[in-house]
Amino acid sequence: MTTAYKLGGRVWIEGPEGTFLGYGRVTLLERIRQHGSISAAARSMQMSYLRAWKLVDSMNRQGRQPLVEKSTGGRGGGGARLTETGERSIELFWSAYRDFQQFLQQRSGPLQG
Amino acid sequence: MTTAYKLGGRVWIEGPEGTFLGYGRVTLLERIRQHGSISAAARSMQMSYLRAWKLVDSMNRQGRQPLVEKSTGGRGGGGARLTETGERSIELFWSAYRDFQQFLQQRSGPLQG
DNA sequence: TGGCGTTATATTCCGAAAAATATTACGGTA
DNA sequence: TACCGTAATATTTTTCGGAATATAACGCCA
Repeated sequence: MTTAYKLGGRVWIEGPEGTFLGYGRVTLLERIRQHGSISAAARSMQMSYLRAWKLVDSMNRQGRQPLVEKSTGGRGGGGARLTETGERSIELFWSAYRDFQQFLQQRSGPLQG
Repeated sequence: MTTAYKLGGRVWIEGPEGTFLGYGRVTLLERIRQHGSISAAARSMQMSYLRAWKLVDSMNRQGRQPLVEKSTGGRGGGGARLTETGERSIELFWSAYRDFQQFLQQRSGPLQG
C-alpha cells in the first residue's frame, strides 16, 4: 500500500467585513449558550476574554440582527445569551460545514497522485 | 435588498507531513516550469527564495517521486525543472480546486441567514 | 583561475497578531 | 455603601512566522 493523500480544507461564511461565521466562532456561540457569559465561554475553550469579545462584536455587527445579547452589572455581574438569530446562525454554519465535510470525503477518493 | 452572505473556503491536498499541495505551492510549480529555476520563479511572485526552496523541498519529500528536479552550478548557475510527477501534481490539485470552487458557488446560494 | 547565477543552509531581524495585564463601568445584592 | 463578577476598553508584553541577510558549494565558461 502506498501513502494515501487526502483533501483537506476549511470553510466559513463571509459577511460585509470578512469572516462572519467559522468553526471557532460558532463553537464560541455554543459555549455562550451553555455558560451564559462571554467570559465563562472563553475560559471553557482556552480563549482570552478579549479575543472572545472581539469575535462576538464582529458577529453582532455583521449579522442582520445581533447574535448575542449582553447585559452588564447586576446579580452575577451580567452575562450574555443567544438571540434567535444567534441560534439560526449556528444552524446555518453547521449545515454548510456538514456538506463541506461530505464533499471532502467524497473528493478525497479520486486523489490518485 | 439585504446583505448577501457567501461561502468562502480553502482546500489543499494533505500528505504525510501536512500540506502537500495548495494554491500557492502549485502556482510556484507553474512558475518554475515557466522560468526554469526556483529563484526566478520566486522573484516572479514576490516570494523569497528561502520560502520557495522550502516549499519545493516539502513537496519533493512528500511526493512518491520528486516533483522538481534541481541542478546546481554550470552555465547559468543551475536551475530547476518539473518532472512528470510534478506535471501530474499540478493537474491533480487544480482538478480538486475547480470542483471545490463549484461547490462553494452552488452552496453559497442556499445561505439564507 | 576567477566570475557568474544558481542551489543550499544558517542566522539574524522585524512586524503583526495574540496574549497578558490593567482599568473602568455596570447594576443587583447583602 | 461596599462587594461581586461580568462587560468594555486601553495598553503593554510576548510570541512566532516570515523576511532579510549572509555564506558556502557547485560546475560551466571565458
